[in-house]
Parts: sequence; C-alpha cells; structure tokens
Amino acid sequence: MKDAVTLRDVANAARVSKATVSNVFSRPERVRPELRARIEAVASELGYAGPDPKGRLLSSGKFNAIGFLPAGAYGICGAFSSDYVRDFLHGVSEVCEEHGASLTLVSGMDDKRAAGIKNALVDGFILGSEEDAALVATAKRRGVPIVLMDEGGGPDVSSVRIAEADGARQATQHLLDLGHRRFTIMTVLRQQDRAAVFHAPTGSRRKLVAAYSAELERLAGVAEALAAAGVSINDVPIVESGADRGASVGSATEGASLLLDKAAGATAVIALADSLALAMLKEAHRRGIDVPKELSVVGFDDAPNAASSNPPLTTVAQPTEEKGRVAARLLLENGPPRQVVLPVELRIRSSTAPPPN
Amino acid sequence: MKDAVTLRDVANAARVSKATVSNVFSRPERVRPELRARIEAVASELGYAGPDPKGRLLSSGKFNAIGFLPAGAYGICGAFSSDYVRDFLHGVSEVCEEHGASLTLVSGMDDKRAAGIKNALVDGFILGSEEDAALVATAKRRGVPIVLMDEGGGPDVSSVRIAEADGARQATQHLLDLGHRRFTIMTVLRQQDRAAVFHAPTGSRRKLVAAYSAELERLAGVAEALAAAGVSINDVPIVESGADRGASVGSATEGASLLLDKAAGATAVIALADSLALAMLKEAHRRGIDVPKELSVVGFDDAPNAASSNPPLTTVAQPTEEKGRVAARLLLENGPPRQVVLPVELRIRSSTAPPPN
DNA sequence: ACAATGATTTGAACCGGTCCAAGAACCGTG
DNA sequence: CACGGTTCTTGGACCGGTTCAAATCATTGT
Repeated sequence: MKDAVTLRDVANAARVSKATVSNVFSRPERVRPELRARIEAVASELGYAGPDPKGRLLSSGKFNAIGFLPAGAYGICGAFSSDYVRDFLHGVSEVCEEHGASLTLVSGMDDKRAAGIKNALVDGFILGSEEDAALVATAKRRGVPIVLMDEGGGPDVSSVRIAEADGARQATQHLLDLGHRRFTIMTVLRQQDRAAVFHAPTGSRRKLVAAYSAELERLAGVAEALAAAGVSINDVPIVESGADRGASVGSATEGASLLLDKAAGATAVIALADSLALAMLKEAHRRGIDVPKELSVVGFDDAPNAASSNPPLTTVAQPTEEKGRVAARLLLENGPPRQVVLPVELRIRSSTAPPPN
Repeated sequence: MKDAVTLRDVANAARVSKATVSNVFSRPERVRPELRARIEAVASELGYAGPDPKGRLLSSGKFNAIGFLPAGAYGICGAFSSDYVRDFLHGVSEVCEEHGASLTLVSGMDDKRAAGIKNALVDGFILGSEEDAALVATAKRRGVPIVLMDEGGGPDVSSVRIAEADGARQATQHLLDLGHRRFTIMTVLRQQDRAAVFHAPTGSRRKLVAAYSAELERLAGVAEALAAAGVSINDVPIVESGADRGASVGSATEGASLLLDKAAGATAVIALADSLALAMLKEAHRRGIDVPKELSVVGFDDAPNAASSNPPLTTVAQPTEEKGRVAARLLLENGPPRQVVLPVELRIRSSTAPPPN
C-alpha cells in the first residue's frame, strides 16, 4: 500500500526523537508510561504498524530464518513431491518452530542455486543432497553457515547423514542369510525425464555410479556384503529408474518391469529406495509373481507407506525426521562444524523369504 | 564468518567510490572494463562475496519471497504433516519457482501468528485456513498483501477457495440417488489432542459447527441436499475426530470406531475429509463390514491415496495444487483483490453402492 | 538550596547497499 | 582549440530501524 509512515514520521509528529519511538516499540519499559501512551496514540493515529522488519534486519543482521535449498533439478517443488524430503523437512520444521525461526524454501534450480545462496534472506542453509563443492564455497564466502544433507563435505562443514553403507550391508546380508545368490539392484535414475535404463552384468570390474552420493554409498555397502559372500557386484544387473511420485512414478514401474523382463532369473531385488521397492512390489503383483515366495524385495528408507504395502516391505529404516531435526539444530545452535552420522536399522517384514526351490 | 568486508571496504581499497563498486556487481556494463577488472580483483582479494542481501533489501524493499502462515495450532510442521497442505504448497512452490521467489514457512503458532505477520521477511502472505480477522487486519496495517486459503475475507481481500457446499451437495446427492436415507457424518475435531466426540441426533434444529469454515460450508451443503430429499440433518449422528496422519491418525480411527458403535444403523458415511473416510474404510474392514455392500462411504478432497484405498474411495475431488498455484499467482502478480472459487468434481469409485436389502 | 543519584530522552553513528543528478574525462569535429 | 555529445565516476541522500554514550530531568539526602 502507500505505506509511508515510518518511525521517523511518528517521532516528528510526537515531537520526540526516533530513539524514543524505537524504544516505545522495542523496550517499552524504558519509556515513561505517559510519554509512551502519547506516542502510541500518535502512532496509531498515523497508522504506523510497528517497526518495519527491513530496518530492524539491517541493524540486527539476523533474519531469523533458515533456508533449505533442495537438490538441483527439482527446485522447491521437490520439497513437496518427495516423501523423503517431506519427512526430512518435517523434522526441520519442528526445530524451527521451537526456535521461533522460519523455514525458507529457497527457489532456484540448477545454475541458479548459487544465486539463491548469495541472496536468500536466511541465517543459514541446509543443502539438499547433491555434491557441489562450488555451492559450499559460495556459502562460505558469504559467511553463512551450512549443513549438508546426506553427504559429507569435509571436516569444516557440518553435515547430517546416515550409515548408508551399513544399512545396505545389513539388507544384503539379510538376503544372503536367507540363501539368495542371484540379485538385482534398483537405483535412482541419474538423468531426469529419461526412460529407465538397464545395466547388464559387466563381468569385469564395474564402475559404480549413482544419482546421489548417498546411493553410491549404499551401492558400496551392497557390493561389500556381496563380496564377502563370494558374489561379485559385477555380475548383478542394475536398473536405474525414476524416483518418487508424480510424473516419475511411471518410470519406477517401468524400471521394475524392465528388470523383471531382463533379469528374470534373479531371486532377490535390492532396491536402493523404498519408492523403487514399492513399484517393484506392485509390478510383481500385477504379473502374478509371488513376493516373497518367488521373489524377495528389500527397500531402503522405510517410507511412510512401506509398512502398509502388500506385502509389507522389508527395508532399512532411517530416521528421516530426526535427520531433519539434527540438521536444523546444527544450524540454529550455530556451534562448530560437526558431521553427524545417524544409525539405521533393518526392519524385516514380509517381502523377503528364502529363494524358491 | 568474521565477515567485515563490505562494499565500502572494497571501494576504499580500490580507491573508487562505493557507487562504482556497486555498479561493478549490479550493472557491470556501466563500468569501464579495465576498471571493473581491477575492482573485481581487489574484491576477490579482500574476500568480498558480492553485495550483501541485507543492504540490497533495504533499498529495494523487495524480499522476493512469499510467506505461508499455516493454520493456528499446527505451526509450520503442519505444512509437512498434512497431505492436503502439502499438496497445496506444492502448487504454491511451482509458481514461486517460476517467479524465482522463495517460499517462507512462517513460524509462530496461535498467538504468535500476529508477530509472524509483522516480522516475516516476505512480500506477502498466504494465510492457512482459519477465520481470524485480526490477522487480516494486522497484515493490512503492515501494508502487505495477503491471500486467504479456503475462506472468504470480504471483497477487499484476496482468497482462493473451492465450491465446498456444492461438492458436499453432490456427494450427498450421489448417496441419496443410490437410495440411502440413514446417514452419518464424520468431521474434523475442533480441539486438538482430544478424544473423538460423538454428537447424537438432536431432533431439534441443530447448530452446525466445524473446525474450519470450509467444513462448515460442506456441512451446509450436506444439510441442503438432505433437506431437499426430506431428510433432516438434525437426525444425523455426527462424529468429530482427528484429521491427518501422525499422532492424530489414531484419533480418526477412534472416530470411525465410535461411529460404528453408536450409529450402527446408518448405511452411508459422509466424511468431510478423505483422511476421515480412509480411516473409516480401514476400521470397517477390520470389523469385517463390507464396503460398499453394507456401508457406503464418501470422502472429500481426493487425497493422493484415495484412489488406491481398499475399496477405492468415492470422493469429491478438489484441485488442491491448482488452488496453491492460484494463491501464489494472486500474491506474486499483485493485482487488485480477487476472490477465486475453484470447481470441484465428484469422483465415483467403489466405496459407494445402494444400501443393503 | 545544592549535589549526588537514578530515570529518561536524545543526537549521531551505523547497518550495507542503491540510485540519481552532477561533475570529469574523453571523443570527434568545425 | 573550443565545443557539443558521450561515457564514466562520484558524492551524497536515502532505505527504516537500533544502539550507546552523553545530556537532561526528577528526586532524594543533607
């Protein structure tokens, strides 16, 4: 609106100094009650709504908000389209609420992320998982603290992660213990908006790649557990497909389908994310494949709907909300950089069983 | 960290004026290339990271962010715990991303909400549904535009809603058309953290109340459709219970259970939110009640999981994301106040059928 | 009545930039 | 070489508050 009323206007109108008016609003006890009343009267008559946050901000330097910069390609929509990110932010928001801090989802995808870091009106950032040293450097230059999510950034930058490799190891070991030897892996598509891709066994030393560094660690955990049992990950078919709900859901189903077609001999599916595992469950069901009698499936994340799938999914539970809480505390309590690694836990449900015959 | 390097420092070090340094960063083309290069060199040597957003903010007056203030008691956690709010914000975030604006979830619940409106560093607010004229007034005083969600606020304040009554009317009519005459209504608990409450038929003129004004409109729609068919809403049992997932999920189940106990004769349940309807579906299933053969259930919202429930839920679909988009556009395009009402659509699935016998 | 003491009030600096009118430097030209 | 027209730079006001040391005022003890 035509909001020209400033603290100075009030001061002039009341014939007192700016400082006094400021005190009336910020430290009322410092002003003699009658004077205060007079100034308040003048203020309300002028339609002054109290100190403008802009001004206060400049001198205090505190935004009283933390920023979340989602992983690259999704933009801030990602905060609401992925169950995983949503859970994480739920944890973040809890701590924000406790501290009375706001949570700003910083817009800007891909190359505009740096601009986001430079300009966002926040006291610190949580960076959605994505290895990008440049962003970290930008934040450091701006002198604003950051916390990395699902990714280490060296000893001088805070991060919150889970024991990815360990979880994958446990899940794999569980399948091995059940007697499985013919595996298949589902992982998240590295490029968006692409068809699912099938990676046949390589025979030779396979180069492990993944969309996120967390996934890469999971892969490593799988490889390690397999190796210890004498199975080489080089002989395991891998399929990359879309991650979460929305447009990409079809793609996870597509990946499941592709995998069922091309690696029919496998008895166990190691899905590196529950969204993938759930898609596999559905696709298997559609094809009349009995899970877990004919095919075992393990997931990773323990997504909200993993327990109520059909059959209930065996998966590695990670404390997603807690991760968010820790990240927010790291930022809001503003101590020295810390790298927190949260434990995971294998939750055995009904999607895994010994292999057939 | 100890970030004392300001634009002025750079200016001094490079022996030019502040204005020139400012130009180097904001309108590079105005500065002679060699001078620019020199200044850039000095700046990077000093570790100057570019204009601090604080300063820029003060003169531009633009925060480049819109705020979302969730409904009262939930705080910003509500943004991530309710499917409905989440979908709405998904729409909001899409438009924010397009405009390059950030989305700030403004912390502060209950009585601290006004402080949130006064202090949040945003260009405008979307107010989560909750009738609160004081908040609107506060925003108006601050001179910041607002958009009300699911609620009208008079002709001079923007709002986005859906045709609540109409949707409820359609859902009710659908049941009436199937032949139902003995209804029951599920609505959202008005006080949090309370047990579900059962309202027996009143016989006399019932005072309709609800947690949200949107729900009240839905109730009115139901009442109207019933009345047209000669059924009085005064004779319909109503149960209030918890809304969404999280701690309150138990409570929705509790409500369903209560209703099944106390109003066993009903053949149709009109749930004023899908979360309630879904809880009813589960509870009915648990008790071995056949939906829809023995009991019909309609919901409202068409939540993401309404189509995949067992049986798939007949419900009134509302364009939740679109509502978010419209709200964001209303704010970001900053035109004159508008009251947008979006249409709803009854989606008939498998949770409704003619009554038994 | 006067100084000391404590309570209020105030002037001015400061937070970190942007912006504009005006001055300075530079160009080609008659 | 003076002159009109450009292109760069710059000084200083301004955005809207907070803050602190110093000044003013009121009160109390002697």
